[in-house]
Amino acid sequence: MDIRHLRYFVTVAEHGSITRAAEALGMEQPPLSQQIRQLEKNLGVVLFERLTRGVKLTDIGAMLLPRAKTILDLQTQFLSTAQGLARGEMGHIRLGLAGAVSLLPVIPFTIRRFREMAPDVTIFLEESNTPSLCTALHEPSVDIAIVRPPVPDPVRLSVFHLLDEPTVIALPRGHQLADTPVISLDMVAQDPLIIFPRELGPGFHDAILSAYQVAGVTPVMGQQAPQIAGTIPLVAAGLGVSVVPRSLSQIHAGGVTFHTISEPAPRATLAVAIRAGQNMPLVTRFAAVLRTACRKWTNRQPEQDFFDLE
Amino acid sequence: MDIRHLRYFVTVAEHGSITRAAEALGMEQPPLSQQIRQLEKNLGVVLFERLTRGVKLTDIGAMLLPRAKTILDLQTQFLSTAQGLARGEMGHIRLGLAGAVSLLPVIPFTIRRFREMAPDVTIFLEESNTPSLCTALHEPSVDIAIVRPPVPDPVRLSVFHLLDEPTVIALPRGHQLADTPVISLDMVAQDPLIIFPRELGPGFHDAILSAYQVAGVTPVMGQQAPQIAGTIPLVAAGLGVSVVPRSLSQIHAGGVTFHTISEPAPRATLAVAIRAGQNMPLVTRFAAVLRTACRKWTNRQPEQDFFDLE
DNA sequence: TGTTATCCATATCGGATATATATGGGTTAT
DNA sequence: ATAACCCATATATATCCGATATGGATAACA
Repeated sequence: MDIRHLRYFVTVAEHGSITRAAEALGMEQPPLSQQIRQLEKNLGVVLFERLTRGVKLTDIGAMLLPRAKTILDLQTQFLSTAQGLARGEMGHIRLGLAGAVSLLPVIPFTIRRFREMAPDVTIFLEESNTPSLCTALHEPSVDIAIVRPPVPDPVRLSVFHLLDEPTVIALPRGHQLADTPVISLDMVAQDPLIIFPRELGPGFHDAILSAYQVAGVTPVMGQQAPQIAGTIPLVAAGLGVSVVPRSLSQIHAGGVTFHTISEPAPRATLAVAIRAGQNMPLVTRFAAVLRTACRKWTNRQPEQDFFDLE
Repeated sequence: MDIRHLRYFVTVAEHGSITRAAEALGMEQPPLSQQIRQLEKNLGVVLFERLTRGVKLTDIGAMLLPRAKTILDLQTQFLSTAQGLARGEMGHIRLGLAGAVSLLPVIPFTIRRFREMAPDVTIFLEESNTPSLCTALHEPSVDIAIVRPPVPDPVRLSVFHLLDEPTVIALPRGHQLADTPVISLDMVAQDPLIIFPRELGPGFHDAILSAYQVAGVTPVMGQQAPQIAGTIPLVAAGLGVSVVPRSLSQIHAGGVTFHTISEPAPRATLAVAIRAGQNMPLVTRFAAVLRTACRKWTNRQPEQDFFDLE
């Protein structure tokens, strides 16, 4: 028995006639008669009572009919699910976010847009740091990750640039430069620099330190923060200053002020990483949406209005 | 796509190898490769990633696998259900019982026995009268009915005799014959006869009246009872006497006494009726069980001990 | 590093089976 | 009584599944 027989069974039952069911199925009557008869033989039950005018379900046939319909429905669902998966319209995505990425409005905005475009897609979020996310991609415990380049082992991953976010200097309340809107790195070289461990984001970490270097100063290394966004509370506590992506200026903690950095200024680069050879349409589609969204915002508002969406 | 493809898909996924799946399926490797490839083409998705050592499910394949298993399980259930129905082991029976039939112990006993023999069978009970049950058989709202013959329109029904139950005379408390164990109909001919409407059971109704006729007397017709068992309360109320199946002597209502009837005595005949041409194994099987059970008890205890079961 | 083994893919052939055409039998409707 | 309708049977054709033979690529092994 296969699904075709079930389709014949249901169609004949619904039409009450083999002849009319046959034309509904786009076939002739004799083969349909044969197939029904063969199905009955295989099942060992009589499904239809043959009348002179059409056929009628037997009691057994009536009991089996709903089950056959269920199987047919499931098969239809199976096919549509497969096509939905093929078009990237359903399924689930495990999205990894590097430190403080979720504070950059374009990211949650894109996630929301994608959810509207593909309502049947479930998105699981996971916040971590860049190296962990890369291993998570390999495990694989995430399917796509927004990371701060560079990524280790780029051969097995496909990495696409997303955007370069300006950075700002975070000063504690009462700092002597708190009222100066634009300051340079050498002006805060004597203040202890609160920074996250290099392991959590080597690229961004190095970008900050090399910017100091280009400015011709060496920062006084302050306390380490547990993560990128974790530097803000430490600055608020007066332990030093910090250089953070501008999106972190959303955090209004304890009178911390954020100041544009005059050149040379580090930039926080974001990239999207997926497994190389990833053939899951959902993932590639999400990555594409992410890239176009980021490109759009980068072009539209190069520096100011970075957070105004829509 | 048909079920065979799903079976191949699941088997290959479980073995992680087309070659080993092929031998598990009792076929060769090349056709299995082709079928998997064809399934992928039809679905429009790639289910497996071909490695140099076996194959591995793609993400899409992993999402579709449980659905495929579900369909396979349902198909298995479908087949086993059909075979169960063919053997009369599952499904449901709608059993109609004529008036006061349920008081005859052999009936509930048989139902209980049948439930033990076929635990998966659900039995729906419906109490009504013989003519209604016959129309219910045609609707069909019941599948099998225990009726009091004769049945109208016997051509479209198959009716099998079950048993002839003796009848007894029910006398109210304080009746002058209350202490006489055996009485004849002519002894109560002057007492108003409480009887049910003829429409509710023409056969039994006629049997009672013809017994009076054979005895050479004409009963004084008393009040009509709403149903066969409903005569007892009226007798208890002193409105007259009644002739009822002996099984009704189980009803101990208001000092009513039951007395064996000396010949000529009417007998309450029971029969089982099913739709003619009924090919539902459950129903025919239940009817067969019913007939053998009734025959057994009739032979074993022709008159006395009629209610002692087992 | 060369050799073997393993596994998947392709090509071709044989056989089974589904479908179409033609036809018969039986009942209902006109 | 004739025509129409519907299911069943018979035969032929076409499709498709599966088996055998073979090639290609990579991994295991000597």
